[in-house]
Amino acid sequence: MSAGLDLEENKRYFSKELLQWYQRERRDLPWRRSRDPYHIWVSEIMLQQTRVETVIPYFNRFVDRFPSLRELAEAPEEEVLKHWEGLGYYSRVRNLQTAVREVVEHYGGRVPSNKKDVSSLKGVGPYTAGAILSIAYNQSEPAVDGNVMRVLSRYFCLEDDIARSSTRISIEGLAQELIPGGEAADFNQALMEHGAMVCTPKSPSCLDCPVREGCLGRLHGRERELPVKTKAKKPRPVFRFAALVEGTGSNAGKVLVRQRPDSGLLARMWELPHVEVPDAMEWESLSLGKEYLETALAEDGVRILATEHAVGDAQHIFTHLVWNIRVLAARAHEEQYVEERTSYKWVGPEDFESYVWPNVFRKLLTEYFIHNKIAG
DNA sequence: AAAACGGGGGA
DNA sequence: TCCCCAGTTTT
Repeated sequence: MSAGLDLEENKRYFSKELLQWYQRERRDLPWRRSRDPYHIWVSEIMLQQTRVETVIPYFNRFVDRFPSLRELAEAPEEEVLKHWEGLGYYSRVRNLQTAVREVVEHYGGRVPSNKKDVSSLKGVGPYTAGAILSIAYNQSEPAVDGNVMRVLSRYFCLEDDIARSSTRISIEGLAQELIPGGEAADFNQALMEHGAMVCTPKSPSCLDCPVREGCLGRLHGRERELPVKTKAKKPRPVFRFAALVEGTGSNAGKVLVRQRPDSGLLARMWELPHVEVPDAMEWESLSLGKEYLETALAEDGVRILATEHAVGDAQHIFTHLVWNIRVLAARAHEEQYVEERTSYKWVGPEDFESYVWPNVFRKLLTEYFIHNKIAG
């Protein structure tokens, strides 16, 4: 076999060229200016399923307010959540705070530097464990995310379905082999940087690729078909009526809101009271919506009078479902007080910002308080 | 193995 | 529109 086509030699070519490319082209990102394992950790959690450009301002605000692991551990959960508002996947930050408290408690406030301990932390899975160990401690551990699976699938022309966990495990083995001695931190970031900047999901920039000469996917003309990935199912639509209940008397200028349950979707965040209806058909009937809303709130001990006047529609898209929300104007019965123990509260423009809202309700209420109207 | 879990931006 | 993003946890 000619030396130029030897697989092991191709691996060494890939690692060497990619590392050199990274050392020339690396972006100047906030978390790359820090050597603090806690900062690396925060960035990795934020970057899960979230683009770099989105994360940058959140990261800066977060480490500005919680500069060290201990300050995050001691902060009120509400304030931590507030700094995550709008980023999504809110369990990430609850788990992060749980985990830093664990680090203070069991590891003297230092982020563990071995696989077993770091992996045991809440919210730290195989990717994040590898990222912390390699980037913060320069250990030869793979950090395989979507970028890495795409890059290596193309370069080595691997046809395994990257949606399968067995594929991630085998790619971790390959990724580990590729790490040049003593260069885990830069090499792992090089792999991800390459996936983000050059070997992008659609229309990869092969002409600018530092390793194009050894890319087996490209040599086979398969670079646009790889990686193989089974399609996700479409999100399921659900239909809901929400009540915009305006307060009277001492509650004038305020709106009735409620806090979501401690677990599950959007846990402990605030929302307009709303109720799900069986299907799209029911959603067309405003009188049915009025009945549903009044009944549902009455079961929570909150008496309101809804109208058949829709003040706007909103949509909230999750990975697995879509909320279609029709907002009906409503008012409280006379003497409707909200008891302390319930999850309901009156909120005005003054204290709006001290609550944490899913995006859809943040937009709805901002419209209401600032422009005094809601548009679909 | 599959579903739950946000939100936004690029093509 | 569709894809997918520096994924993890729960079922």
